[in-house]
Amino acid sequence: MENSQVAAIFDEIADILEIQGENVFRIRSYRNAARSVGDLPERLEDLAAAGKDLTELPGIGESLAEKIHEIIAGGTCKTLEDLRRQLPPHLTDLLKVKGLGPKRARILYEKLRIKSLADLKKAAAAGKIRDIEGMGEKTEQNILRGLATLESEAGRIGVKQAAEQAESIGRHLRGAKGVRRWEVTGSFRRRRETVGDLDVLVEVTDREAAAQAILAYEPIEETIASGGEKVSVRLASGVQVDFRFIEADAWGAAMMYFTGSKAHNIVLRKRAQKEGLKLNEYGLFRGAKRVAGRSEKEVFKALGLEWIPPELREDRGEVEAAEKGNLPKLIERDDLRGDLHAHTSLTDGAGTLEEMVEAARRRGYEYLAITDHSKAVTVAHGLGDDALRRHADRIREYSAGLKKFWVLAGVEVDILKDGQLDLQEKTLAGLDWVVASVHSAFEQAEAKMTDRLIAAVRSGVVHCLGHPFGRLIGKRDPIRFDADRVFAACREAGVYLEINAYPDRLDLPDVYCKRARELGLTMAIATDSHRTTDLDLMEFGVWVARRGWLEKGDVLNTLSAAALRKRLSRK
DNA sequence: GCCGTTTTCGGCCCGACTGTTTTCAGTCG
Repeated sequence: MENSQVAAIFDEIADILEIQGENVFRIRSYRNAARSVGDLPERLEDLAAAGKDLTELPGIGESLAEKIHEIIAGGTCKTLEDLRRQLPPHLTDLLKVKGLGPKRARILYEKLRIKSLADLKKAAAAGKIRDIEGMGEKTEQNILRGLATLESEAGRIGVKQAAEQAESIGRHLRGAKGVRRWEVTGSFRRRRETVGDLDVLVEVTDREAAAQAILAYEPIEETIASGGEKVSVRLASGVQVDFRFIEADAWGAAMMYFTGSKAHNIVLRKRAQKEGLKLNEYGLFRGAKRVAGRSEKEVFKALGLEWIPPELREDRGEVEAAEKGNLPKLIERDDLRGDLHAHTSLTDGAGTLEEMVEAARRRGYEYLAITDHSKAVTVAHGLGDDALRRHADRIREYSAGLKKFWVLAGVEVDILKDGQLDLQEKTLAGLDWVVASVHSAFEQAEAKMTDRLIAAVRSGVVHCLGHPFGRLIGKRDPIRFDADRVFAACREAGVYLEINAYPDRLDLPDVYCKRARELGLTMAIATDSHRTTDLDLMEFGVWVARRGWLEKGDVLNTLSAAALRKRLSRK
């Protein structure tokens, strides 16, 4: 039983309670619990087995702790089963349609017997929804649009696409008439691994001109809303962008409000409330008087807090840390001195050894690890022992001829089903940098997978665990293992954990970075480059590391080449 | 259903926009 499954159960309970019009605070409790559980790096099942008191988790009280135990034991809980019997099984799907909430879902069920997305589509297409009191033709159209969006899965986009989109919008706004400054906020500013939409704050000198300039942005396909405060559009790519007009006096408060996260904002507002203040997107107020708002720093300070980097604003302890002055000094892109995972055209890369190294040097690095695949990855033309030894010799020879640059002769060796490595120990022992990764049998049971990873970690020849969870965001689920046990084994064996910067992977995920740091591990941020341009993906790995509270000292490849050489030779 | 320097009861974050209404409910972030 995964934490995400427990979270899904709590969310489903909340969905049903909402449709039933239950107490909003009870519903909120289930939502909070779902989030709390979903963010947890330790597995609930393990905590329960160890006899830990689950009510110590945020948002979990007696009742929910009991339900967690029930879910772990039986895969479900009575509350959910009872609720499910009271409504058609797929009615909660209706809530996924943008613009459709619990109240209308209930009305649609009661008046039109709509029980599923399919029913909804049929009714909307037949023009039946407009006849319901409180709804009209536009509501019907919105529902049809919402259904189309849902079907096209134009939901969340990856961090790379979001970054490109943000960049393009920035180019458009630069020098636009009526626009003084702008900033992309929302989950993109927090560097979340996927982004639902883009929130752009715009300070204007001329609102009318600014709105006109915005609407002239070429990729806009549809204008969703256009009021005095904001312009909402959908781009041809399916991405929704909200432009919000902000006054200079409220800029900082608006930045905080729209950057979120929602949970983080709630913590701040509660804190303000306790001080007799009110915090909203216009500022921090005592009565009608604005006491702060121009800059984020000013607002945080008025709340008795250090400025909190956006990446940390997830209600994961950052407000408490800011209060005590304990915030981490987060790692930055420029702290990195080299890349520790790259392939060449000898296996499945597109660049030669020389091209990859040259590209790394151009990026100001001091070293690059060449880590081609081992033979088990046949589709990548993985190397056997002899071929790898020859490759390593060639890399070393090439490296020796370079001034002020070190090419580490490495490998990305496969961790086979049973935890054995795909190459001989003596081959691996002779390399500078050994990344061990899982590329097969992703579906293994948790206990087996845990043993498999620990065996690799304890092999004595592995430096780093590559893309530890093996996930492909939106395509392949993470493998299941007991992270705390594997991390403990890594710590014991002096094995590093990779933060794979490839946008589809971003693996280690943020909450596990944070957990690994707490357990005293060191991470290596690496791009898994398959072509020279992939080296630029490093930025995305840094974003994950920052979301995981990592400092410069928590990341191996912030070391200089000389220091890295020394560190690795100590193994 | 959770939670506590207003602590075991009585609170629980805040505002904008849309579409449908003649003053507001529903939804979203």
